[in-house]
Amino acid sequence: MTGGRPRSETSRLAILDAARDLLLERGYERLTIDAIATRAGVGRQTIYRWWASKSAVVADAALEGDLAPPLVPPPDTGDIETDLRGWLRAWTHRLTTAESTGFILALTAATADDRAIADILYDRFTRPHEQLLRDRLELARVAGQLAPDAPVSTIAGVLIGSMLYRVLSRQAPPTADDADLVVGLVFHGSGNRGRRTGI
Amino acid sequence: MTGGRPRSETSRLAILDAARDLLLERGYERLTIDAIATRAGVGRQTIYRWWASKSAVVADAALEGDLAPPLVPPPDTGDIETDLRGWLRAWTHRLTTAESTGFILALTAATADDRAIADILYDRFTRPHEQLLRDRLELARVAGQLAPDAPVSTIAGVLIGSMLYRVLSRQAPPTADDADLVVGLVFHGSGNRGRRTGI
Amino acid sequence: MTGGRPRSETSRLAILDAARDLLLERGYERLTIDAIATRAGVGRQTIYRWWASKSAVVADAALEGDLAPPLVPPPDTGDIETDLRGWLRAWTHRLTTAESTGFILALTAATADDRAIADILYDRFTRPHEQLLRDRLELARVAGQLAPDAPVSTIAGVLIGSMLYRVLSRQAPPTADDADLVVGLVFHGSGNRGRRTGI
Amino acid sequence: MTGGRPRSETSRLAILDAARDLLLERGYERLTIDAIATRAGVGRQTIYRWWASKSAVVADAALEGDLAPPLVPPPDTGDIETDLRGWLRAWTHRLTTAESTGFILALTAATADDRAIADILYDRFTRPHEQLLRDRLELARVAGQLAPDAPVSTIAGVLIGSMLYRVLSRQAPPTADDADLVVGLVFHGSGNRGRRTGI
DNA sequence: ATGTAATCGAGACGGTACGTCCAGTCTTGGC
DNA sequence: GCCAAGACTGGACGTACCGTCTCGATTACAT
Repeated sequence: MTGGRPRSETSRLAILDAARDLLLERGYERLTIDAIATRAGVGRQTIYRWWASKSAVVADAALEGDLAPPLVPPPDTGDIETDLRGWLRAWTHRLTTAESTGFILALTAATADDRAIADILYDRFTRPHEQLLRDRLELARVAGQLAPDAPVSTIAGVLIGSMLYRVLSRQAPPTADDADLVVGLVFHGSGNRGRRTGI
Repeated sequence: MTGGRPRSETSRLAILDAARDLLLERGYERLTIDAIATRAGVGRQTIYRWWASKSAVVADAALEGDLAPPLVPPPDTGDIETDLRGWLRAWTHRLTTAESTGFILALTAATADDRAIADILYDRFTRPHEQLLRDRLELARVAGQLAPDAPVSTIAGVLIGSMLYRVLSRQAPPTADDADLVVGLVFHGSGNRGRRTGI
Repeated sequence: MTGGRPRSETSRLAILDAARDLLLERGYERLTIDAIATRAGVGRQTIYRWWASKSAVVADAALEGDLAPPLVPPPDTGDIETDLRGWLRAWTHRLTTAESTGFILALTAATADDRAIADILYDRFTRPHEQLLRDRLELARVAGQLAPDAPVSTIAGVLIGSMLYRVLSRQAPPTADDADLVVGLVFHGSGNRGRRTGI
Repeated sequence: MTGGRPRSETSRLAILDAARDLLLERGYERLTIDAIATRAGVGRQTIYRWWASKSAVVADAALEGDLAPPLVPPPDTGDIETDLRGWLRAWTHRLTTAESTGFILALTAATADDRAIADILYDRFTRPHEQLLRDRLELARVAGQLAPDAPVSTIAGVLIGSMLYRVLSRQAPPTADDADLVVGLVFHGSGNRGRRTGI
């Protein structure tokens, strides 16, 4: 026999919605399963039936809700620096809304709490953006706009990591200028060799 | 009034020790005031008397226990790139021990939980290292080893943020090679224009 | 309309059997519909379709399972006291097996829980035995072995109630001697007047 | 060290009061620890700290609340039958109030649920009344008002058990007439010997 | 033979209560 | 006045069952 009432899609969505809303309202630490169930109009057991922990619900809510910044590939105008500058400015701008900041802080708490959640979130939330950057950078490298041995992965990680670090430290959030500076840095460096040559 | 029994330094230290040990054993999420009090052989009230919240105890424990990586200024051999390469390698190495990783994850959770704690931790734990970097970079800039308009603060943030990002994402932890690559990047960039022009 | 699948007798019996077994194993308080359904290999709804409550299932299980002591009429040898003495000894003996004791305790809990169940159980379980006693006593009264105004119903109630009280109090269970004493008491009383007068 | 806040007598009494009230309102089966705690204005843990189970709270509530019929010794006018008749009438009358009936049903459910509770309740609630009866009966026996070999304990048990049985069966509750009949029965019996002698 | 209708096992649903854990507060006696 | 101890109210935890509600799969009777 394979009988049994099928899982309610309505409840599933209500739970993820409630989790997302409460996450933004209260933060990860003060989010409770009780509150999610109540807000979703759902029995607590229905949450425990399908998710193993608070962090698992949060991860799912992050992936299915519209919390993640949309995956926008960097443009390809032929000028890699301009393309990335524009992309990182936009990406940074999206991170620094109050909503996104709260969301990132919450997800980072979930990540610290549970290794498996960390993997899911990285795989589905952070890595795709890094991959887009890598792809664009690889194109540029092949096109000769980057040094042939340019460390494409490292560059992508530096661009994203630097901005996220500014958000997570909860000090001055990163601005468009910061994005420009970092892009300039990874393309041109800060050494004085070039100028010396110029003399 | 000045009378009364003075605060017990023994208890204070026992609390911070217990907090630090439990933080590393269980992580921030599963750390309880009860457990700290019991392990420290202390009444719960003694904790509440002196700290406002779990995150406050954790912040203090982080600062007073030997959890923070020691503040080691970058050497000044005259060669800024070599100096920073060595410094960032060592700093990265210290971050990637099991103990430090657990500690950083726990502190990040505390940071996500409470803005005030975030400020304290940043001020007392992360910023001093950034400041050391900034100071060394400024010396190099003045000495003409960096471009006159090199964004010293941004460079320091990129170096530290890139490495911390790798730890917080709980994917591949940063290695000495990663440190080298990032240092290379911020000094030389990855663009091909300079070389072409140089020919 | 007469269509539709007929009620499954197999399931009905499996439910009553499971209820009876679990009742004896766990007692009324710790008996659950879930456990009955699982043990009977039956959907929970099949129980709710045919019984209104836990106590209703228990009552049915009591009546259809072989839990009730068999209805054995007192013999009629012409000597009412000997007949009742034997009957009450046997009845008491049956009550004091571990199985019967558990059963009576469980039914009493069901009785305390639900007035309707109390009525059913009294009507179908206790009263028939009382009725047998009343009938035998009435025969004896008419035959002149009892006082013409002997309170036949009261006597039956006293015989049964005294023994059940001993079971329900869960202290020393009633013995054959107790049965004898009670029978002696209701026939001869304990006053000294009669003997004195008789001299 | 012997420190620690002492147990709150206020809370203890509030719990027992609430348990008693709810017991009478809802019956044992539908009584919950949650409801007791809420009504008593007490944390649930405070109940679990001091009592092991619902039945234990109920037993305590029974003993400390004014639920138990007061212990009134039978008078000693020299006429044992009259004395007991009056006593049993009064005792029966007290049992048959709505409050007492609910209380007895609830206690019986608790008794069926837990052997230890059964012992406590019998020892502290039922036995004292039986003991009063036994004492009075023993006086009468020594005074020659009962047969020298009258089974004093059995008589006490019969008087009490017969009346309680009527309450527990939830059919016709016992009346003053019933009390009279039972007292008459245990003193004079129902046999026809006496009358035969009279012929 | 083919609906039509009520049953069946299974199992998810919204809930209630459980008994435990911990938070943060309060109240002792002892130092 | 601080301290260890430990009881207090409150509230979330994760589990067990409640009684209800679908499912797909029987299983009868009436066409």
